Amino acid sequence: MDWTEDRIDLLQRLWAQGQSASQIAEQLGGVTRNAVIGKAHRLGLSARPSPIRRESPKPRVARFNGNGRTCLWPVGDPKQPGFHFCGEPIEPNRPYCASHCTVAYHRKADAAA
DNA sequence: CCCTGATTCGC
DNA sequence: GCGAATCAGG
Repeated sequence: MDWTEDRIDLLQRLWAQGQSASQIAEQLGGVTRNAVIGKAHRLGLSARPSPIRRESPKPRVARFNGNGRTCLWPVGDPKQPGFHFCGEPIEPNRPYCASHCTVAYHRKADAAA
């Protein structure tokens, strides 16, 4: 298949419409999604979704516990999107902030042993 | 395992 | 310049 102005126009049009490369390739016909992506990339398009990198620069772990300086009191439901950790400064040697330490370690004083 | 796009590589 | 191949992420 030769990339005529017509085809390039269609490619850009569909791409701009937000359709996936596979869809565009399918509608163009005779081209694979790779061809579409490759052409789109050469045209200067792409870069909509998938901000991938050729490496794994994701050493984003250990932020609240190995660190040992922020309160890791779970707030909300871990299954819920809004779930987070308290994050406030903790008491020395404790995993939680002062207030959450109180909650964490509070036993019922009257709860007989 | 499916999908997505990005980048790389050879023609 | 082209597209397959490979890589990387959801």
